[in-house]
Amino acid sequence: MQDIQEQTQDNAGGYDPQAVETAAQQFWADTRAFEVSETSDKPKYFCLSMLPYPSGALHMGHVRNYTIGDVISRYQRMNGKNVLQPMGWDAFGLPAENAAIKNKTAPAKWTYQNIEHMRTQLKRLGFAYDWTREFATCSPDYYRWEQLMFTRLMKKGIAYRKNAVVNWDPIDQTVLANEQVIDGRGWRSGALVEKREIPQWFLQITAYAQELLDGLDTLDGWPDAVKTMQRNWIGRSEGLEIQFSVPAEAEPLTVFTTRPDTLMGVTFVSIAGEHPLALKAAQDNPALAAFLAELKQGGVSEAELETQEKRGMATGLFAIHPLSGEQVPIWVANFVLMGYGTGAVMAVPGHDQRDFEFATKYGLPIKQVIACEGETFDVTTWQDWYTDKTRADMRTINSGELDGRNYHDAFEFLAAKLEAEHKGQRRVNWRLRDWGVSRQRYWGCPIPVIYCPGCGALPVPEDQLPVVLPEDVAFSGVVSPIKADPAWRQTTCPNCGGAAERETDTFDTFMESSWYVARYTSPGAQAMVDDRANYWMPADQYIGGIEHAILHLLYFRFYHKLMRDEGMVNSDEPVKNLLTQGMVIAETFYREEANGAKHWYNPADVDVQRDERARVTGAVLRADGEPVLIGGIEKMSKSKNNGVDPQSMVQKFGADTVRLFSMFAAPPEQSLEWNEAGVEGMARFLRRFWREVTTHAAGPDHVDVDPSALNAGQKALRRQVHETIQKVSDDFGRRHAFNTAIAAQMELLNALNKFSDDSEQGRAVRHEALETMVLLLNPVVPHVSHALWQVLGHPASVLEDQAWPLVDEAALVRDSLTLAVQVNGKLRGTIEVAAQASKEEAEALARAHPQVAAFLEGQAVRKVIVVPGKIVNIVAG
RNA sequence: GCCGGUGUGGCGGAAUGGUAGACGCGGUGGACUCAAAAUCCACUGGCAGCGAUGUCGUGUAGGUUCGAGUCCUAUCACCGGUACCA
Repeated sequence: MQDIQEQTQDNAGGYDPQAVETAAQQFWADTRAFEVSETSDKPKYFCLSMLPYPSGALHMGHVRNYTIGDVISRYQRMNGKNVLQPMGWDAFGLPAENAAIKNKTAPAKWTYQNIEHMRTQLKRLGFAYDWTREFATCSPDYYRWEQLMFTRLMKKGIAYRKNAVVNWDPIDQTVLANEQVIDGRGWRSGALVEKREIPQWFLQITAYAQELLDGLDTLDGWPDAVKTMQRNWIGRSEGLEIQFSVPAEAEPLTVFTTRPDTLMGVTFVSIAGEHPLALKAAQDNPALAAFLAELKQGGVSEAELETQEKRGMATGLFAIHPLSGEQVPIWVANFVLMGYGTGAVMAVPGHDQRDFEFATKYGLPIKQVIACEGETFDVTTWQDWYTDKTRADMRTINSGELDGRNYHDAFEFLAAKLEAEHKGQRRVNWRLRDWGVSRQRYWGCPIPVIYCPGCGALPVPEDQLPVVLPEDVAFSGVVSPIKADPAWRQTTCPNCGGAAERETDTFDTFMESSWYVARYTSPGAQAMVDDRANYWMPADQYIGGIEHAILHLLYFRFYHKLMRDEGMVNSDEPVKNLLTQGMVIAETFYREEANGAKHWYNPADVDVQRDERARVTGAVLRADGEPVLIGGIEKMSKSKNNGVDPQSMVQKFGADTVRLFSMFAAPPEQSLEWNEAGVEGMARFLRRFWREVTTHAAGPDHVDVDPSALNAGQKALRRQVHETIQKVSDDFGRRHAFNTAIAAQMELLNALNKFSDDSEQGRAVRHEALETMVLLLNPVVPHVSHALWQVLGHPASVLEDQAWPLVDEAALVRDSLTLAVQVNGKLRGTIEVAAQASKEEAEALARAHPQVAAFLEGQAVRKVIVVPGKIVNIVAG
């Protein structure tokens, strides 16, 4: 065993990742290489990765996220920037409470232990963080500023209190997160979940809806997919609010519609189960009361509400149509939500698919009020054109004085008419709802509010902040310790001095992750941020998972605007460029147990078997040699036991190899499949690279490259070196295509391997190539680069302070080019042409190509397309 | 349900309207070795052919173009989000 290991190391040419990495990390720590200040004369670059939730141990998703950030940071520093790359902990959250119940540990203790462990793991991966700026969001020094901000928002009216619906578990007597509702039941109790209204705090994000929407147009460095999702989420729609009077009711029933052109097609009105009219009607209608009670069953998530069967019941009430004066029935419908618009919609079954299905199911009338030429309306079958307002030939019909208009004219006509008659008004409606920030949980930032029986809800005065969450608590059940502790609740009213109670809800953890970026810029500030924020903000690059495309990234943008309006920052957006990384996935393996349950085996414990054509035929468990079943490739998770532990990979291969694989195996936006054989390939590459450099360095001294003295082979290698610089610079800096950047460097190493020229200029070209490779590879594999830079004769230094290599344009020049020749778009051969050859010369050479000539035999050439440097396409026939 | 994304060899992927499969993995054959590991060399999309080469081929069905993996229309499958998981 010992012998084999020694031999292996000899063959590796002395590359010992553990020793190399320990030495490099020690050097960086000793020289405080990544601590930055605001006094640099270089341009600043702020590279931000989404901070981790301290769940217990680093997972591959973290490794991937933070390697991308580290590559960008080190690359930018080599390009002369003053780079800030910070790290912290998103430390509040539900999993700590679950772990507390399971392990009988206080959430705080569990969280701090996890942070300690995960920090060690991050350091072992060699990320270039300024650790002096680290913080955990559960620290009172952090959340006190969030509490202060909230009290100011209360005074501004941006923070306000109203009732909202939550999932209620009637057995555990607790509020459930949507995640805790499985098939309509509480995950612990198994009880049928109910909807319940409770008072909660909100931030008025809708006041910023227009700005959040318009701001997207300024975010050129954000992916279109994210901007589109945010646009749709904000959901601006222009329409009319229309009043339907209801006999015997003082208040009219108000509906919002984007299709006033179909107003004459209204045959009923649908309202939400929680609508005041529905509640009133149910008072003397037991059947309706029972139906409303039924609607209260189930959870509140949109996916659940939108996929349930559409059901309704007549209220017995009628509304007066504002144009025709006819009575239309009012129905309760389970797809109308009190939280959206006014909780009531006018139903146009002829021109709205959901209303059409509802009307068909309950036998309500369907009326055609728009028509398109050549189309026939049929009340028994839905057709997509019924709802199409964009067709040029679309006109209103059966609508009295509205007849003969297109969508736009009908909209304008009705808006003017209803406004004049005080029956309606123009209105912009948003899909976006205000941000509910109250959580009925313990492990979060206490909401700094005091309730006084006489004075009402008051913000905690600034000099009494922070409201500290007690950490040394017993947490064994589902009830929050601060809700269970009357002493903690008890306080005095800041207004009248009488007895009062504290709010015991805590903030949504998205609150902490909405401003952490700003806190990194101002460590130690005795305020949320100080002047340093405007030096660093907005961040130049943000990297994190696509799953945060809407919620986190929208709150993050919103909170930045709140801080701006408090005079804390002077930018409008927190981040200029966004990179959304894909998931890390892996193969799953299992065996069926006697009772039908699946037992999942970790990929690290399984060997895959293949046939002679390399196709997978099966897999066996290494421990017993018996077969296991292959369960498909899935996101790494505990439940499928397919998570690969980064720490064990680092111990086995070294951090550089793990970093290299996670950057090489897939482009950053796509999902990445972990594959240990692939990791071994990366280790192989680094060993070959190490050997190439050390072997070269052991040879005689090199002279400088003399471009005029190079032979063809030397020129070709040098051209490839400079083409690689060009490609890697573009791939790192602009495209973020790290996988192809690494592939180009593998190609260069393959070329170097074949380049056996030991002449003076041959060695000079090789030396240039190897120095270039050390610099180009440094952002991805900084430890091995740190060591090899010294092997190449340089003093120990922070490699990031070396300038990024420049392309020598003269080295890129080619004498001849290869063109593809097509006949009718199909490849028939290639030709070599002089670099400056004319189109005519290229065409002549192409026609002379024997294979091409054979295909042209007996055919008339109709057209020839020559794309310089690329192809010649001869169209014949 | 709605919004967004993805689909290419045995596998991960490359190709920014111009030679489909770079690079890596896996596989086959060979060198070195007492042997194994490591390393090195050659080959490796399917079909036909000794071969030159031909032909098919980027989820499916159409379309635009001299030319489509790439653009357009429709459709299927999978993934992410869906406001209390983070």
